[in-house]
Amino acid sequence: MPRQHFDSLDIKILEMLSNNARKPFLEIARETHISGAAIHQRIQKLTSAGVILGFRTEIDPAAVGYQTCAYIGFILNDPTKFDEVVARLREIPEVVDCHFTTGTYDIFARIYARNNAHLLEIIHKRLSLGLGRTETLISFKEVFKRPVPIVSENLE
Amino acid sequence: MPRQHFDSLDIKILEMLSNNARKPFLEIARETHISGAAIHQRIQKLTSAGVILGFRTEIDPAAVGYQTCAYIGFILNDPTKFDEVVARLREIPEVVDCHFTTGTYDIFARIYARNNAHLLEIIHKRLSLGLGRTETLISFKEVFKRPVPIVSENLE
DNA sequence: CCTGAAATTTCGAGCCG
DNA sequence: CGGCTCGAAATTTCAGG
Repeated sequence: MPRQHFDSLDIKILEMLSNNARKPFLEIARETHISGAAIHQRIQKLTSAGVILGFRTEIDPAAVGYQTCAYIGFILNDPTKFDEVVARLREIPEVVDCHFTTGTYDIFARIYARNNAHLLEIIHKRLSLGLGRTETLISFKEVFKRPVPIVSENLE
Repeated sequence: MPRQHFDSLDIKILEMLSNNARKPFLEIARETHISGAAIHQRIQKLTSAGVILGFRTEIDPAAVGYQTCAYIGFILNDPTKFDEVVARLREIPEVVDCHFTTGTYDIFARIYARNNAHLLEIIHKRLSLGLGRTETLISFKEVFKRPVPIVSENLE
């Protein structure tokens, strides 16, 4: 959704919820001197407006059996085949995101696999589409990860 | 954290919570024929074990003023300077993640900026470290994004 | 893993600008 | 009408077993 009319209360709610989706609404209410029900209503509105896309639980991939994380860049032969590649990527549950990009690659995706052999298997058996070629960047380590900052100046 | 001893209840909880961090514990309880308090205890244990890393609210970046998303790959002159680059990246709040990679780049990061001019400003003013060179891939569109699948077979 | 109680979330009704 | 408060029912959280 494009930008909406936010007031400073919306900003505070988004800031507080960003890092902790289960932060008690009454805590937010006390910090903003407003009723818990009003906070609840604001959050519903932000959700139905598409500003809040969802509440996700971040799970350690290694703890659930994914030792390998990789980026895959696609260089397409035929630049009209984006949708075909995306359809194939959607069918592979280990692919967690997919972007259309400019620069070295046309499509750029991220994938989790059980191990390097599993990654290779996915690339060879499920990503050899005959539509172009791929390059793989394996991640040794995710050094940090954090949400986008909520900055009220961005909205003025 | 490395892999733990999960039972099928843990798996179910992680599956259900993954897409909806605010799913009522009592709903999970009813679907698993167990008390709400027991679900609560399991979730606490999964959190303190580092399996659950946190509960995040996913916010549409465009709605809070970020029109540009980009990947930045670093090719370092001196491969021992990883930590120095990471320290600089951490100071830039618009940088949302950072990986050590093998392949074309040594370090690979993702960044959100207000617009292309803002992205260029960050790259020129804050990422010209004299430690190597960078390549930028701009994302036109995030086609999809989803959590890693929780698959019990991965844990056997 | 359960019970039970206090705090919190959720939702409908009503109030006020 | 839109945004808030109040109050009741459902849920979360925590202590104790």
